[in-house]
Amino acid sequence: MARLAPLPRAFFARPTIEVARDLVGKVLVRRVGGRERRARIVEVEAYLGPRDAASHARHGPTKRVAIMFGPPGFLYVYLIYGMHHCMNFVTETDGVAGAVLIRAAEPLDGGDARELRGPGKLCLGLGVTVADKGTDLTRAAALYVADDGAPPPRLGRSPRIGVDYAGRWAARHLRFFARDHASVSGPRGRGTLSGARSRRPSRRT
DNA sequence: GCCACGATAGTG
DNA sequence: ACTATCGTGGCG
Repeated sequence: MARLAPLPRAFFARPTIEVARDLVGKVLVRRVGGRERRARIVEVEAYLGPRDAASHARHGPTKRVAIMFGPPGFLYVYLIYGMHHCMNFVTETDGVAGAVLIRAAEPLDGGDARELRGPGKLCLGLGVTVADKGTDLTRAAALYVADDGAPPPRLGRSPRIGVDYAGRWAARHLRFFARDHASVSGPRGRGTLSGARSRRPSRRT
């Protein structure tokens, strides 16, 4: 298997939404215990700075999320609901908050396609925990991101999952995913549709 | 010091 | 629709 070069810091040092869109289709490389595991990112969400009511950055640079305000290209991991880990890539220039939540990936070395579907299962499947928080994603070490030359997938977009409390920010289409991809997360294939509308008409907004 | 509440996932 | 399970952050 040819070695893949990590994406440079400049890739992450851009507006969060741009980085989020460009991350779909990229390859996640996880090295642990001498083994290398690869997975293609198929679904992400953009979380912006303090003005984004759904973002962990909304309360400013507290101890937990200070990393979101720091330099780009580092890993932010947190524990949610006391049991699931979620991985995020820090974006924007140093001093500006932003991160992209990685929600689902397609295993490239075989294995169950559902294993990495959903942010919690993705971390579980790749063995990523809060201990990995702060990892430099631009170094070819335990965890990094690469471009394997695959053509960028057609993107769908939708509101972010699980942020209904965020007022008008809940409605913004900041979730991006590879259209028609089986590895996109969500009950009933939520998001395999072309973005904005769900099968059920209306129900809010 | 408390206490409410999640950027979830599996089951009923 | 319900809940397991715990760190974070708001508030006093």
